[in-house]
Amino acid sequence: MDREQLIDEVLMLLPALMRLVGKPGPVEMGEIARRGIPVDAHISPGHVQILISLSRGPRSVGQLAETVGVSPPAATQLVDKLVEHGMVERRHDHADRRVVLVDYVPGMHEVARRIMEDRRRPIERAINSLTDEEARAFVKGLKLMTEGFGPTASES
Amino acid sequence: MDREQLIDEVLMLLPALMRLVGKPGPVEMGEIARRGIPVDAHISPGHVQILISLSRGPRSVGQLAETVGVSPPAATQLVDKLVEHGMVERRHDHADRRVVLVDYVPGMHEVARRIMEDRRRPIERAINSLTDEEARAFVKGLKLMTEGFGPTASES
DNA sequence: CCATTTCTTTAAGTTACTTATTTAAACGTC
DNA sequence: GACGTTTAAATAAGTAACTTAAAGAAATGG
Repeated sequence: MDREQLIDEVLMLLPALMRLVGKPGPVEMGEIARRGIPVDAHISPGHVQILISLSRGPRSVGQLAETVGVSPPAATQLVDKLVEHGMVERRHDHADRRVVLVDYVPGMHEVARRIMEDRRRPIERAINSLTDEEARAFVKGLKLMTEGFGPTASES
Repeated sequence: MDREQLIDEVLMLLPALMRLVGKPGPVEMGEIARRGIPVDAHISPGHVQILISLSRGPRSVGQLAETVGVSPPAATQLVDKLVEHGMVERRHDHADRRVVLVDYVPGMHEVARRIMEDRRRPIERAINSLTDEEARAFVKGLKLMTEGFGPTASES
């Protein structure tokens, strides 16, 4: 059965994808250096998620945690690193001082955009190698699979 | 452009998939316990890769490292854990005593098969929700993307 | 015999999370 | 207003899954 083979292929492919997806490429490292961010800065997929969320406006740490799908301390850590790299800053919400709002440091939008572009490139290439139908099926399958690994997917 | 949206969707989806893909479901934990493997055993996607490779016969640690795509010490660790859980064992190759061959502990094939089945389930469900065309496109896209994140994919 | 290479493991370190706990702020009830 | 409870973020402590460097043993070739 062809499907059996496809399933086995995905099973072997997933860990490999996971290992590769977090590594920056040389183009990206060069770009980061040119923009004055420390050369050893590591922008992980989790960081990219944060940057994307913030491109829509300031967010509290709790909101970021929820959007990204991690615990609040994990969100704190992700933000810590971006603050360290001078890309984002924290400030308190006047309306409720418990809340920490995270926003881009002025002038860093463009840097973040470049970083996001670089991280998109392999995805872009993959999708641009597919027909419209194929691309939609690819993303559909990816969504279905992600949902399938999620907590609501278990059956008794 | 529809493709832009698809690309952005994948960019946000990947970290979420990565976080979810390593977590065992409750069915799997129950099965593991029933088979006499410690209840806290965590069988990661990397372990699954090892189990799949070994289902084709004994392998040296170096071969496993290569097949799975990790460093030799990482393969050592993966094997360590499976040995700990009583699923595989090490023995030296008579022809070259430097080489450590890894093989299933007698009677553990079936346990491993069950574990692999459980790990396959979300993938199976996703693929079975797609038409034949869609399923092929999904795996094609996944492969292309994985290659795109790999070391040979960078361009000057 | 000896220098070099190969194979695996150990050692040391990093990253990306998690849960538990702490601190400060806000809320609701009396 | 006082006080108990809840909320938000950060800190503390720990785990898993890697990496590179180095060590130890075995094999190879001159």
